Amino acid sequence: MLDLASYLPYLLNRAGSRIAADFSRAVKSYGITLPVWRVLVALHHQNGQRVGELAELTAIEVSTLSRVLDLMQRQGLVKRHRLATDSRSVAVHLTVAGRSLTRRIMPLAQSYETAALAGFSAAETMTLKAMLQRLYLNMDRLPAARRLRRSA
Amino acid sequence: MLDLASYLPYLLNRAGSRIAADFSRAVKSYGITLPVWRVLVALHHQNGQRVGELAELTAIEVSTLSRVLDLMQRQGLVKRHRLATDSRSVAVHLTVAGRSLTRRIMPLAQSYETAALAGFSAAETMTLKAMLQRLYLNMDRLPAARRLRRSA
DNA sequence: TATTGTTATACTCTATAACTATA
DNA sequence: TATAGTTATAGAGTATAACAATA
Repeated sequence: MLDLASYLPYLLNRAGSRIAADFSRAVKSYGITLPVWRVLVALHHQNGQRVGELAELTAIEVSTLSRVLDLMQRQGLVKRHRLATDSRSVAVHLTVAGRSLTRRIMPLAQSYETAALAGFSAAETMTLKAMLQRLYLNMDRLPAARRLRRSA
Repeated sequence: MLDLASYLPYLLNRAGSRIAADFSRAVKSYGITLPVWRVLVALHHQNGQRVGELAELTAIEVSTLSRVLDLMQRQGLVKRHRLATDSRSVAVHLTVAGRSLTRRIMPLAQSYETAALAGFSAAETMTLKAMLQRLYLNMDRLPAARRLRRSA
């Protein structure tokens, strides 16, 4: 019938929004919001990404992201440059301050991951992460799946 | 250092928000939003829950939920009654129309779960769901964990 | 014509706090 | 005094579409 206690989207949303809400409160003391943190981590992972790539990686809407980047630029965390090879595209780079802030917050982020995974063996942790990856990739097979501008 | 590709909150958010965004678009054709759907499922699971319990179960803020319920009431999906035993509390019940709509949407919801879990064995599916449950419960151990009104 | 990003709009969600009414 | 829910407000986020610049 659809049992809530074993309904995947419910379990996923509940765990995800719980971690997000708690961590969001935590990063506030660093003067940033959760979306800003997501952009910082994404850029730390790979600097100089284009806005569209960043939107994909952070799961933030492009139009929202554009204004998040405005804010981050005002805060001196990132810089934007149009690409020489295709000047429609804009590459986003961490500033020194942005990289430094990201590194300062990382231990906190790690501690949240560790707390969330309390009682998980290394093997279980790997299994869980691999499964979340598979879930995400499966979503592309959905008939209703429609990336924002690509096939709309 | 914190590798994005294996950072749990990232993987969780990415999978969760992807399913949520896709399903949100899908339920729109039934005239409802994702939060409304979450309330419907939660009430179908257990009818007559109090507003606070619903907020917990749906991961929707109490103040947001209050207005979502206003909308649902106008749409004729739910009814609210103060409890006889404690008239501070409000119990929320599905109407016949609410229950009927929920049942009509359920096959679609199931199909999303099935698509997300494509390639997962029954055992893997059970493992994943159990792990998401453990994750959620672990969050209560966080030092920063603070349920909204309880210990703030 | 299609694509990338920005901007505009209206709506929704969140966070906080004030408020009402109960307990 | 504390609790349950509603209401108010400001600040973010989302969805859509229009727009400018470029390809």
